[in-house]
Amino acid sequence: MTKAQTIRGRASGKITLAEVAAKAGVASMTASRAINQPDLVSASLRQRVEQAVAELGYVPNRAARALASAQSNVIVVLVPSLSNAVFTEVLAGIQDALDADDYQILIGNTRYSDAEEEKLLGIYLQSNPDGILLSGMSHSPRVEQILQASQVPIVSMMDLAEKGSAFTVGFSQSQAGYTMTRYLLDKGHCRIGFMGAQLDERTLKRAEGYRKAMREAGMYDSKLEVMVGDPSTIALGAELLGRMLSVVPDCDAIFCCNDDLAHGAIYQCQRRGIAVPEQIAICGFNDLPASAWMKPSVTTISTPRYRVGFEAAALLRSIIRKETVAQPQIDLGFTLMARESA
Amino acid sequence: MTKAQTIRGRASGKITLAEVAAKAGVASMTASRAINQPDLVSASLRQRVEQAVAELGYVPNRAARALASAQSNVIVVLVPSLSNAVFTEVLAGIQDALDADDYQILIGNTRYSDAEEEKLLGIYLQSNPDGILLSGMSHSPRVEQILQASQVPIVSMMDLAEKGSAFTVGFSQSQAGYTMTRYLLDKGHCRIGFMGAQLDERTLKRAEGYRKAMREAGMYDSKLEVMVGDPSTIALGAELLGRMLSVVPDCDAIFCCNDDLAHGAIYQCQRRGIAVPEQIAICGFNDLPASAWMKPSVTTISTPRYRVGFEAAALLRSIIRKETVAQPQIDLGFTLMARESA
DNA sequence: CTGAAAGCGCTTACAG
DNA sequence: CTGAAAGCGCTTACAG
Repeated sequence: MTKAQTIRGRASGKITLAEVAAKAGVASMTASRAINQPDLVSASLRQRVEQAVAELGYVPNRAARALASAQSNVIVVLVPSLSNAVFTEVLAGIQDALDADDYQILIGNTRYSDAEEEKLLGIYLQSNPDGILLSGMSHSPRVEQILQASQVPIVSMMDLAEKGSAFTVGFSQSQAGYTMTRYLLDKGHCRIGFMGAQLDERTLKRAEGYRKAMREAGMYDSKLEVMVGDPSTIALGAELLGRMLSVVPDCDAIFCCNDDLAHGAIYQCQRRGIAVPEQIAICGFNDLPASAWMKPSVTTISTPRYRVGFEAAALLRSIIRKETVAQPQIDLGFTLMARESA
Repeated sequence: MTKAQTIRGRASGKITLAEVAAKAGVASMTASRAINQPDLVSASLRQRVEQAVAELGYVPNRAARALASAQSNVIVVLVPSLSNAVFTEVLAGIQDALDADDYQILIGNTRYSDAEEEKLLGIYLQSNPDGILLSGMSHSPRVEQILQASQVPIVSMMDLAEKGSAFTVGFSQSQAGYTMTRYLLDKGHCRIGFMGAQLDERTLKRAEGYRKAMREAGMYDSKLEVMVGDPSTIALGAELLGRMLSVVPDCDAIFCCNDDLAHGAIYQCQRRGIAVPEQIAICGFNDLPASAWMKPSVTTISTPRYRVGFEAAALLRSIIRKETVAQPQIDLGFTLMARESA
């Protein structure tokens, strides 16, 4: 019962499988089997090993396992933001989908930066991941090349591939932008502004949909677009409302590229005594919780972000397991929520 | 120039250090040094290795390195939620603090569950992390025991240790609860309700502070406490406002345990035609962005969550590097933001 | 159902 | 400044 604390050269000092095996009176590889494939081992042996594991407080060394098996059981997820509720819900979906599996999920925050995406990928690829979940379709050439060279299965989230065999789970951002703009046009608005921030690919796609609808209606006017690269915040929405109204005072509706901006714009209207939607209609995108509760409640596009994460993770798992997948592209759609603000 | 695609037994098929070394005409360990400790190697040799790395597209195998060096360069972060803006900002602080280092950050979402925390810890400990960043001070006995056995350095975030040598970075949750309640008392409110959800340890500590202040003022009444275990949402805040008013119709102020609840309560008041703060004062906790912009703007406690993450990560790094740390407990304080709603 | 041997891809002492 | 050898803690074929 004396703890043999012999310093064994470069050993980590942690309990190893070999020690568990010794205690259970079996070979290491048998102990390994008892732990990882208990069905292939006799009951009594399994029990002896389990007891040794418990008594010794054995914790498997994941690095050793990964090295020996050439399998990391790691899945990398890259999102552009962790402060954006949209992506935290995507993550929740991913975690739920993979909950029963033994995957270790590596979450990387690219902060909407190509350089950061490249850096994170370089680091995470060192872990030899089984699969990668990416946000968006468009990446820097360097990232595309790294990805290509890595041979790791990839599923892209949040939009739809226009064509090809790439795996994607999401919905059409440009369609959604078009739908919202058509809604405003149908309500009789003529001078519909578009307010965009961050200018990531999703915002740009929504703007495309907006332009298409405006052009079709013969209402397009580039002055109606207020676009800035800053991160989307309530404060920015408030500021951009002012900018929009000073550029196009006759603006009678604003399509904000997301709810944060829309909330800020509405609060600003309240401060300035501008009636929403009577004097100006304002709508957003994503349907964050506050949109249903605010006064006025906010017309917006409800997006299936939790399901995007869930389905993308499920698809990736199928690919990793080399199961046949029904379709490489999964369109989860979106829903226009018509409320008080527009 | 022909690719030797010989199947080499159990090899992973990836480029190895040995291949880089061969191409550069050096020994593997010299190639290793050229990559990891370039200063210890001659310029020409370094250049040859760098070129071989580039030409071959070599990606180091992290598992092999971890196994050989008994060092993972992994830091585990456990937060109770990823949908709560408070913790995503803590994460942002952590990432920024560790940005220059080569740490791989493993983010675990315990979902406010002890069982989940235990499970995640079990999995993450297999990666032999250099350090762990934990949310809160209170954990299940099993978790405490696992942590103890692991010998891994730990820093706890979001609150302050009452005593002892545990490393903590945060602010006093109970103090903050006390301060907010005192503020309402000083404003002349007598029937101050406390609205709590989730009932995690931070909410409970804030409630303690509330009770202390109420008792000191001789105003305590258990009927004024509405506490539910559900997750905090705007919708729940709206619902709990109704519950509060039906139990204590003479309630003249409500201290919500967080801003989500406060926002919901205020929206509900607007729907019911109850004037805030004239008929009832409402305040929150955390100072989320919307609180400054809503109408009425929301009185709340501003919490240094980004800095909590940043300082906790910096402290952990110091501990890992065995640097002497000035103090094990870092109090980052909080600020009462007096606004329109209370 | 169980095991002896080899090997995964690195890094660590230790030499020279 | 550079290198031959051993070893980190597992798992994979392959036997029996």
